[in-house]
This record gives sequence, C-alpha cells and structure tokens, in this order.
Amino acid sequence: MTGLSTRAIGRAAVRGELASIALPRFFEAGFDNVTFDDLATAAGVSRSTFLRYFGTKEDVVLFAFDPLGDAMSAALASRPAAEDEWTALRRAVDPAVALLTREPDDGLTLLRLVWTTPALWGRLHEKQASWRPALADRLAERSGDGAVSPLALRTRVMAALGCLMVAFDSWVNDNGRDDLDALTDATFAALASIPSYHQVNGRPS
Amino acid sequence: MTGLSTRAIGRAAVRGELASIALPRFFEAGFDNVTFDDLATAAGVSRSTFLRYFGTKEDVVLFAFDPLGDAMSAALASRPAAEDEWTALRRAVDPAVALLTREPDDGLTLLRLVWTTPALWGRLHEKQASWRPALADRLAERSGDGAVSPLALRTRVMAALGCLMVAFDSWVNDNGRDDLDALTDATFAALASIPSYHQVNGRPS
DNA sequence: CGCATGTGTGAAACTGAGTGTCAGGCTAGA
DNA sequence: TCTAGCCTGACACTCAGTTTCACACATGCG
Repeated sequence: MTGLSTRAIGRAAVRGELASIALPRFFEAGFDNVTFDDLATAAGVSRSTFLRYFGTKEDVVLFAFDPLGDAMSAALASRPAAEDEWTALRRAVDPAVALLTREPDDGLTLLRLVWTTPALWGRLHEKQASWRPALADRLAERSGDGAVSPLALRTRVMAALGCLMVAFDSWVNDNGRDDLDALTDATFAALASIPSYHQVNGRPS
Repeated sequence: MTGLSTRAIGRAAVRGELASIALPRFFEAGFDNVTFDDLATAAGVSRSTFLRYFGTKEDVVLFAFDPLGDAMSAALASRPAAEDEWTALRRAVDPAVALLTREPDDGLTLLRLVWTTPALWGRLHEKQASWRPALADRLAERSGDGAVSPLALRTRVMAALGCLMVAFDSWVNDNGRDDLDALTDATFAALASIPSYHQVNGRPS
C-alpha cells in the first residue's frame, strides 16, 4: 500500500519544476548551447543536484513525454472490445495528440526543438519503443490471447506509433499549419488499406 | 565526371580498415568500455586521426550500414512497374536482410551489439530515417507522380522500414534461431491486411 | 631541380557530459 | 533529545568531441 512515498511525490514535483525552468532556455539558445551549469544556475541549485534529477540533458526535454506510455496503454485498454484493432490503435495515440495540441504554440515549439536536435529525436524514438510492449499486451488481451501472433501485434503497434511520428514530422515541417489530429488520421488511413498485396511468402521474384 | 577522386577512394578504404579493426574490440568489451584511445592504439594511429575518420564512436559501428540507403533505393527502383507497392517495398529491404545474413554469425553479433547499446540503436534509427526520402521518391515515381499523397507514401515507407526493424528485433531476441528473411516476410504480412478498418475521419467515438 | 601548395598526421589544450565520493545539513521517527 | 537516513553542494575524475598548431609528404609548376 506504500504506492508513492512522500519522497517520490516531492521528487516528481521538483523534476517538473526544474524542467519548466529549463525548457525556455533550450527554446531560446538551442539544445546544444545550454549547459548543465546554465540550467543549474537558472534554477538556483547546484550542477550536482540538477544532474541528480535528470541523468541526461535529453531527459530534461523529454520529461514532457513521460506520462504518454501509461496514458496510451490506458486509452487502448478502455476501447470497446468490438472495435476493430486499427481504430483502437488510432484512438490509443489520442493522448499524444492531445498533449501537443492543448497549447498548440508550446507543443509545436517543443516538437520543433526535438525535431531539430538529433540527440532528442533519437531519444524520443527510444522512449516510443519502450511504450510498445505494454501496448502489444493490451492488443493481445482484446483479440483473444493466442489469436494473433505476438510478432504481428508488435508490428502493428510499431506501425501505429510510426504513424504518429510521421504525423509529428509533417506537423513540424509545415509549421503547424495543418491540424495534427487530421494529419494523424491521414497517416493511419495510409496504412489501413495497402493496395493489393499478394503472396508475401512464396517469393514473388 | 569527377565522380570519386582517388582521395575519396583511399579515405573510404581506410575507414573500412579502421572499422574492421575496431569492431572486434566492441564485441569483446562492450561499446561503452572501449575508448577512442583503445581504438587508435589497436589500429596503430593517433586518437586525432581515428577521430578524423569517424566523428563519433557510433559511426564506427554503424559504418557497416552505410551502403544500405543507396542499395535499397536501387532495389526499389529496379522492381517491375506492375508490381504492387507493398511487395516492391518488401523486396526493397532485401539488401538489408542480405547484409546481415551473408555471414549469419557476424551479422547477429553486430546486430546484438546495436540492440544492447541504446546509443547505437538510436543512431541506427536516425540513419534509417535518413533513407526514407529517397525511398519515398522512388515510390512516387512508380505510382504516377500525383496519384498518392506524399504523406501516404512517407507513411508506407516508414512502415516498411519499421517492419524491417521489428524483424531485426525478433531475430536478435531469439538469438538467430528463426530465419531473418522469414521474419521479415511475417512482419510485412502483418501490415498487409489490417483487419476491417472503417472510417478514420469521422470519429468512431 | 627547387619551390609553393595542399593534404594527412600527431600533439596538445580545451569544453562539457556524466560518474563517483565525501562531508555537512535537514528531517523524521524513537 | 538523540539518531538514522536522505538531500545537497563541492570536488575530482574519465572520456567524447572540437579546435589549433606544427610538421611531414606528395604533387604541380616554373
């Protein structure tokens, strides 16, 4: 019943506070031009302390995406059992879309920073990959446990999160002109009906 | 007609030589436990020189994947025009499968190193992403230029390379027991027919 | 043949990320 | 009040990656 100790709650709060102080610096100066010393000074703590809360500089920025893993798993689990799989996956990524469009300017700025910094882009994809197992588990539950091969489920989860990433990419590249939600619909639609694919096994030379 | 100068050829050869000296060290000791000093000493050059050939440690390992971008583009371009898109994409990733299965032990060892080192895994995905534009261009050519939206094409290319990555993942995780080619077939098949997806736009609540 | 130019190499100094250690201070519980 | 444990700051350290400088070597030209 210990759940979250008072320590852990405090720690999470401090992390959020530090991240919110650090983000504007990154936006202004660019990710690579801000040092831990800068962040620590801005936050009024020592470099040591800042580093204790965020093991890497990337974590400071990507902290914003942390809740998405659980949120998307929960969203998928709450879809009606009768709903088809791809629609359920489309709805599962809604929390991600919502996170970035709640404050469209902030969301776009954040995503732009991630997209223009290879280290951040890479880490976001690592994080995204870490969400997959839980989503594949939810998918297995809803389609009867042995009905579809785990490999196929993992592939479809990969595809769904990939659709989200392509939508992010388009959104950043057109500077938020299009609606992120609509872009996500479009990427999911692009995989929904892959035109006439026959004989995967059996070598179509 | 300058193409490749004699300089560039020499440089590429040296890169290959240095990489082939370095790889076994990584395999033995683990990526993080090998320093540039170690590599330089092993290769009989100075740290400066080694760093001039590979800007980062990740590049030393991922050097092996460098030719894949062009190889996959060429493979896709050479598919018959009548072939359906998804099959063409499946064939486009053949060079990647071939690269890793030519010497199955070496390929598996290399991929295991990449998969157990977050930094390498992330960089491989960056590199993979850098291959996408060219592949999307080849896809646009074969399906009449304006016929399918660029967003849809980019999404399908992402999905195809994602299938490859999931196949890699499975191959590493079962220690090469299954055939990588067959695993790739399976992941592509998992997206070929996404079961009954209706109405992406129009909010299926 | 002698000289200038460009390129590859090595040495060294420097910045900054990330790790580990240690001592002091604050808080909570007995 | 005393004690045990955590949080903090200071410091030293390793290593990646950048930059600068000087030297060696090759090639092209007069």
